Amino acid sequence: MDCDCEIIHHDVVNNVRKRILNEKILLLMADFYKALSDSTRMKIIDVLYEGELCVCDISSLINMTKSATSHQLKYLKDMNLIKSRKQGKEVFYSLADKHVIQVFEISKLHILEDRNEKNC
Amino acid sequence: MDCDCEIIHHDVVNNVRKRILNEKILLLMADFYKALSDSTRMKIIDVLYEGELCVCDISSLINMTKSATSHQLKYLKDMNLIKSRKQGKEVFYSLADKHVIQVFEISKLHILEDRNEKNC
DNA sequence: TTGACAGTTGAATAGATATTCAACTATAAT
DNA sequence: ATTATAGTTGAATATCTATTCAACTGTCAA
Repeated sequence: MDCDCEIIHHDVVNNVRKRILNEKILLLMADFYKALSDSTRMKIIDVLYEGELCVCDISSLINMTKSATSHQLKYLKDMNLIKSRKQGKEVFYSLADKHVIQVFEISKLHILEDRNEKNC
Repeated sequence: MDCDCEIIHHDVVNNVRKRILNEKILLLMADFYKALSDSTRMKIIDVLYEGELCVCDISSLINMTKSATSHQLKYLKDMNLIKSRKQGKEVFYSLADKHVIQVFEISKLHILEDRNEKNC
């Protein structure tokens, strides 16, 4: 697990080391992305983009079983990316905050520009 | 893999279905996040934040072996998140485009605001 | 041309994770 | 009360993936 080589450019490395982010923060950031790194969860974010939906509607839209959908909804909720509201037998899910939307938009741009550059 | 329940709110679902993103795009977006969803790769993005670095310097900064670092650098390069430049024996890596920086900043805000709300 | 160093690579392994399945709770309707 | 429906949950499994290891390439210097 330890580094197996020597630092080559000491001055550059020392400068970088000064402003490196806290390891715990970087871990939480990676976890934030992990929540978005699965296509099922990405589809869920997409269908919730303009408003709340119940579990059955989400399942139908993304074409997954209720169980699989519910597992991923729990994951997204635990990660604070979506929130829920219970009404009778149904549970409505919606996006939690503006960061989710912002990040979604940027990654969409990233993908689309990439495809344009490659003409595909 | 198929949905095991009925659509409950047909009008809402039909509206959502009209503007759902292409499945292929959503998959590519998820892959973009997957590239950022690992703490080692997140550390690499972090150390490259202000400029290019060679593999040994990166390895030292993130405290991983050259081999493990190189594998992850290849992953990030294949995903178009970083680019490389060879000079003599050394290979210098740097961030590929503004989207990486933008997304990095937003997720950092997301994590920091979250921590503030919970006082931790 | 030999040795040393920077970096890459493929296979193997150990650990993580998405989906399935079956059983479960909670609410509403008859 | 009973039944049906919406949703949740835990365990199991099959797949994926990060790191290690050893062998490799390419470049420079002596």
